[in-house]
Amino acid sequence: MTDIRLYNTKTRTKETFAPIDPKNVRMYVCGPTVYDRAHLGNARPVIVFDVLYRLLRHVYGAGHVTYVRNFTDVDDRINETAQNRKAAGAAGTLEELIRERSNETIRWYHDDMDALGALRPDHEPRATEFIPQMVAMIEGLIASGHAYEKEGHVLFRVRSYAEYGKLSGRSIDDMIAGARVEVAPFKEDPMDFVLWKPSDKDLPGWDSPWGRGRPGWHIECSAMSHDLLGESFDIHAGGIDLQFPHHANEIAQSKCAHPKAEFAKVWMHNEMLQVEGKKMSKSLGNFFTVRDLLDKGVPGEVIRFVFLQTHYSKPMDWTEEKARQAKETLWKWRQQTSHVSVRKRPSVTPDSVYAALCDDLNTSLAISRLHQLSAQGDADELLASLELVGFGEDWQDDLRNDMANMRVLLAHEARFGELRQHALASKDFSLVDQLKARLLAAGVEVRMSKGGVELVPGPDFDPAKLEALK
RNA sequence: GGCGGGUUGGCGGAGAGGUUACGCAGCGGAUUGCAAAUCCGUGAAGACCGGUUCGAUUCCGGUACCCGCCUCCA
Repeated sequence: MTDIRLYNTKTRTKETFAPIDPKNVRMYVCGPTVYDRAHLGNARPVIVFDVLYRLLRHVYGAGHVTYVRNFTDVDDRINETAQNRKAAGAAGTLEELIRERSNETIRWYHDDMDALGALRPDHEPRATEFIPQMVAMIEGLIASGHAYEKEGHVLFRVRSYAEYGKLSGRSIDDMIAGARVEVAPFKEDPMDFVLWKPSDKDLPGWDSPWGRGRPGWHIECSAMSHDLLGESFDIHAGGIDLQFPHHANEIAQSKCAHPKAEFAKVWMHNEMLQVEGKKMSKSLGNFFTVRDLLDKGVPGEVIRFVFLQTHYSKPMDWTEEKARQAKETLWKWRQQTSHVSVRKRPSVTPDSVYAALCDDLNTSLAISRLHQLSAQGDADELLASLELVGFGEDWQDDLRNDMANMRVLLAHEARFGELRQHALASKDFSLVDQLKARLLAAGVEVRMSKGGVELVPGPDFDPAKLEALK
């Protein structure tokens, strides 16, 4: 079997992947802060590392991969929504309303990411359910001199960890020279970051040796990954914007808390998303969520396809044109594989697509190889390969659901064929052309030949428009 | 100021030191009542300037432009 090679941000090289324990390959991906709908950029790590998860399951077996992706549900924006709802007269305590908001957002997240064809991780820990582990880790860091308490805050002492910032190639002094760090009187060093901070009386908080408070952002991931995956695990991934400070701080915390362990062996970072050539932002008016696209009628698999067309390490541009092309390509492949019965699906994925994925998740190359399989007319292999990258799993169901529509279409086909036979004799095609135009408008492909006519639903097939033809 | 990513044919987007990427669009043809779909064929590239080399779009150096991070934003 081909080796999997992955670009490791930590070593700045592409390395052959060798799991610590092939019976339990472990990966951790930084998940969302659940304060609102996921925007399109949030979908990129989900899709990219879903492909990695699928690849690892393919190679090591579905039961031998553990994928953890957290939910950060300690956040001021969540609190704010809850407070606003309470002020507007919503029933329940503030704590209940906060929990409700998180639950609601998590539900949305699941709905949206499911629609993109992303498998659910094996564990989706919520920060609020791991507070004791965080407290324990912080206590350990204080005991070993890597952290200190000041005015109800606990801060990590960055000068106590010589390799601080190495992941992103920064030195502490470089960063201070950048001079955009928060200066707080209780910090020994401007780069020291918060592990624990006090909480206002009217905001959620947890009892701790340092008083009632809440955890800093970075300690969450360190505590949860440790609890669910252990001191050392194989892959830690996330967006490149998290490389600093989030991942730098995670490394500092975890390495200092467990000095003998390696923590994450491989660090992977996906590049950012742009929209029509520009950064997605509310001020530019090009900000939208995954749900916005789904509601506009862009299928999740189309979004997935567009994302996978660009290698994860490169900036990716979302455009309408790409979505349009993706839709047509997927439709073509769906048609091409429609006759492949479930039982005949091959279990072994063809080398070409698999090999592309093994080369640092080269999904772009994988897609071009799917095109090749399509051109060769190898429907079995095409479908098997599609499933490896997360497409086509529900296509058979779709086609079954379409049976009712197919019957309607067949009726039209018979009538249309008859009409055309007469037209061929009379040379008057006006009625035929009229009907054809309407069929096309309903998204039906009209195929005519000497043998007769065939009506096939196209990518934009709309049965409702067909009804009007009666 | 520091750190990092990008620049490939009309558009999207890969690999490889020398040989066709691939897809979309275009063009020519087959097919068609006309189309669509399909099939066959085909032109077109690597920001700029140097260097290494028999040979670079691919390696090295520099320049330009775009983007991100250094502000709990994936």
